Amino acid sequence: MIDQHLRAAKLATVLLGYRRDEVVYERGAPAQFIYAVTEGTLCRLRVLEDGRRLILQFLFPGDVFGYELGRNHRHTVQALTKDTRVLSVGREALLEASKSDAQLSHFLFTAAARAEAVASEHSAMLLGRSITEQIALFLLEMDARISRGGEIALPMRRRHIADYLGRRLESVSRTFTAFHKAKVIEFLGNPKIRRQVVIPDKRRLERLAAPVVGRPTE
Amino acid sequence: MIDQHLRAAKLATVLLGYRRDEVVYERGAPAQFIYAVTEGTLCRLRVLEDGRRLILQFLFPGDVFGYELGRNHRHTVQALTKDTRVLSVGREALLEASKSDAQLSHFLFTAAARAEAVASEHSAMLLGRSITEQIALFLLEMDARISRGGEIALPMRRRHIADYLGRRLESVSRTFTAFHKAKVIEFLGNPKIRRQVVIPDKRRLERLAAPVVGRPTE
DNA sequence: CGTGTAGTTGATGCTCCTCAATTTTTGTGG
DNA sequence: CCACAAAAATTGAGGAGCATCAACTACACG
Repeated sequence: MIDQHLRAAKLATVLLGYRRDEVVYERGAPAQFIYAVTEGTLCRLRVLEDGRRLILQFLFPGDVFGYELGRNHRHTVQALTKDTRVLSVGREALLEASKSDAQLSHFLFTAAARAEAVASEHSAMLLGRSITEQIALFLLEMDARISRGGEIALPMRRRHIADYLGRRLESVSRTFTAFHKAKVIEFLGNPKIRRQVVIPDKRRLERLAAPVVGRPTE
Repeated sequence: MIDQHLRAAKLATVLLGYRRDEVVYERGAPAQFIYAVTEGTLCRLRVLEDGRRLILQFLFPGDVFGYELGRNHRHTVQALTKDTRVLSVGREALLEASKSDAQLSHFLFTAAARAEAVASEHSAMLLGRSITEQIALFLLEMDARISRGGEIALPMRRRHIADYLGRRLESVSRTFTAFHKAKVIEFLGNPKIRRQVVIPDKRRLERLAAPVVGRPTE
């Protein structure tokens, strides 16, 4: 996808590899490259002074990240999985090329517009939601993005889910347990390994995600 | 800003006016135009089945909205102020022109990238924040965006602030009262009119926004 | 096989929501 | 400009939901 555009624009790319928890760049670092995920999962995050971590986005293959309006990166990006691969291209060269290459520029616009839509969806799963709704929405999002044959292999830990939803990890864990007991989700393989999820009845999860609090009298 | 680009691309624009609470477009409507605010304030929102409103963004002069990746608008946009003015341009024509006009395309990329940054900031003020932190962050954002001579004339009602922060309006009201009692904010003119805000000591508000929960022993 | 990390479960308390009443402000027509 | 009604904002009491602190279990990795 992106590499076609880059090749067409004769831009040099470098393929980078990261291990689990390895940092691609830190918040505040000069924005020298723009990246596209080719394999694995990463997250875009901010760390507050008191140690809290806010995860703003999970990045999956195809996602573009690292373009900034200013000189520096606004967030830290970190790999979640062992074998994460990322394609990088010089930011200055790319933005310069895009000024005369409408195709490329249009591609960048599309990537940014998609990133905006993703961020808006994230806000929508945070605004005024109970943790039950949040986890339901989260599972539906993961189902849409990374499920294969009805199975979701979650690449992130409970901790990351908590930081993504603005909750404590204990609360996330409790909600997973509650969903499992209510048979809203099932765990694959060893039932103690709870990173492989199946959703037997998506309708039910959707109802948990957007509860129509009985309005028969309204 | 935007009108220069539009004129350069020889695109026809229409200036529209809206009254308070008037809707520019509804979620689901075909995305026919792209808009830029020239005067007043609007908000981008979603309404859930159970009546909850989520406000995803406040739109001030200079902000661009209405571009979509799909065929339809994802959110409703509504005016907050009496005399709101908005510049509109045909979406198809604009996107078509941008495919061969790198300048225009680059402008669109910039607008989308800025929208993404705004949305990320919004997420960051939602993730794991207490209502005290949220209101402090909200006031700082409004100070940065619409203050004149140190005075902030809030164009939105408590209800909108609540929907923007995912809180109940009673909680928002209580926090404003608490800030006022603690002299973190002051109300201008008739002290009963609480839509004109002054921040006497910004440092103090910033500390409320990102509390460094004493780490002297860490 | 032992150690560190991830995840689960339990008890308790605080924040913020909920429901309700009251006050204040805004908008309208005389 | 004033009187009135409707809308917006404030305040209070009580309770639910989730955070917090803590203990424990299971798994991953050398």
